[in-house]
Amino acid sequence: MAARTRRPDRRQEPLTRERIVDAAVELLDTVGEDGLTFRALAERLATGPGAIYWHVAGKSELLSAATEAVVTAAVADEPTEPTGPATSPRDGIRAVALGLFGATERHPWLAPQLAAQLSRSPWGAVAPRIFESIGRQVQALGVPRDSWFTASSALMHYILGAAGQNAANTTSADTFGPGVDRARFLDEVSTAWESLDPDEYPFTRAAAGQLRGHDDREQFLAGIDLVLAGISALHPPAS
Amino acid sequence: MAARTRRPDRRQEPLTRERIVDAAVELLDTVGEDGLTFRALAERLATGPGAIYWHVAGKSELLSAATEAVVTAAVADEPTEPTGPATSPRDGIRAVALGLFGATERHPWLAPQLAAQLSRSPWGAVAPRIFESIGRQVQALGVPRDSWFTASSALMHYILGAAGQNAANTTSADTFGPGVDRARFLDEVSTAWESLDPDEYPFTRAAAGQLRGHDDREQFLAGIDLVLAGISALHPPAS
DNA sequence: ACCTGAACACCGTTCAAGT
DNA sequence: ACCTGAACACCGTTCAAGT
Repeated sequence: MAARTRRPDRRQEPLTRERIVDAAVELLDTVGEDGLTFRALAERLATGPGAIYWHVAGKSELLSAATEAVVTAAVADEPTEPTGPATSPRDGIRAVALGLFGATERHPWLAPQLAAQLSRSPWGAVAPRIFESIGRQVQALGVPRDSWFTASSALMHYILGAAGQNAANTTSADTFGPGVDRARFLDEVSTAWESLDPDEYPFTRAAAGQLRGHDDREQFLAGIDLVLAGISALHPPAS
Repeated sequence: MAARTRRPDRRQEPLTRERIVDAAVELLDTVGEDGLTFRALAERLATGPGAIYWHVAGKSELLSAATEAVVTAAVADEPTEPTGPATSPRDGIRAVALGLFGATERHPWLAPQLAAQLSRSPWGAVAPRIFESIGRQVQALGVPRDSWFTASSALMHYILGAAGQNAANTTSADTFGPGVDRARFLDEVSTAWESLDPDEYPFTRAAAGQLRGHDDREQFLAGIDLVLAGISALHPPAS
């Protein structure tokens, strides 16, 4: 066949932990978690499966590293020093939240991996990264010091939970076929909810209509505002 | 060896999807996700690996079924019709929340599985189960109809996020050795946070002290109260 | 020090054969 | 209709051998 179809030989520069992790993220994005294989990864890096083990301990470490890399990039996207005059702490929190939300959208494998890692080691390397970027905004908001932990945790947990459910939205829509868009998809879910058992699901049936035409991002931000309102109600800035 | 050590032959009653799922949950609880194997499962059920495929389509369906079974049990534990006079909607929400929180504590594999399933099909079978039990309490709280979806979603997402991080707390503590209890473990994490890079983690370092001696369940409920306060602030009952 | 690639143990899944 | 268990394809990981 044409030599053109062949992947260019990327093996100029030497194998590196960073290059391995980058390739792993690419593979996760394109072929999913099941597609991330040491053999596939090795092929992509123009090397053998065994070579990878010189740089990473094993698959679970590789997944951890990929997760941390993506999270770090997501929270680092937010400007630490806001330059524009319009950047209030509230907007800062929204920016951090949307940064993570967007990352889970771009990387459908992220949310489950994050959950797996947080439950394996709840205070490992990735939690402080998220906690820190949220916490700075909480601090800027004027929340009293005693409530920093509670307020930041609540925000972080809401964000992780919401991002988790909205993660693979595009993928889910795709299962309905390429031509079917998000609105159509939500419409179908809404209809499905409306035909649930009236005895078992009275509330869900009644709320199903609000799913129709709702915007994920808007809904996500509405939840952020809810938590923020709770924070100012229960932990108002000390004057 | 002694015949006593052998597992009693459980193969009186026929193989059933329910028995398979129950055995899967047991296996997940005792040996973890990696330990759940069709061969191990078959042995426990005194049958061959192939037999299981007559009742479940494959491993991912098995995991989904196990997750749904545990979630259903967790939210069903809450009395739908409160009998005691002290049971306010707020207490009802706390009860539902603690039910899920407890389930993730008893089943360390639950939170990652839940995340995986929700991100694969965000509005699948398991989401309405949780949504319904939370939503009923939201409704009882007097939240106006237009805000049902927003309020219930926010609560659900907070609960899922928080439960996810607190899931394997006991397990994590165990990695420090059987004699080391939770307080000691949190103390170590707190110390670790305090020695993070001052430039990268100023907030986390400052908040680390609040981790010491904090109670997971208390912290979890404090977050619930935060969201509830936000709900009453932004979506007060229509009088 | 870093890479190669064959080999090992194990797993999900299938399927012809049984009852 | 339901179960059996050998067989297949594939995967994570190891390791003697190379450079």
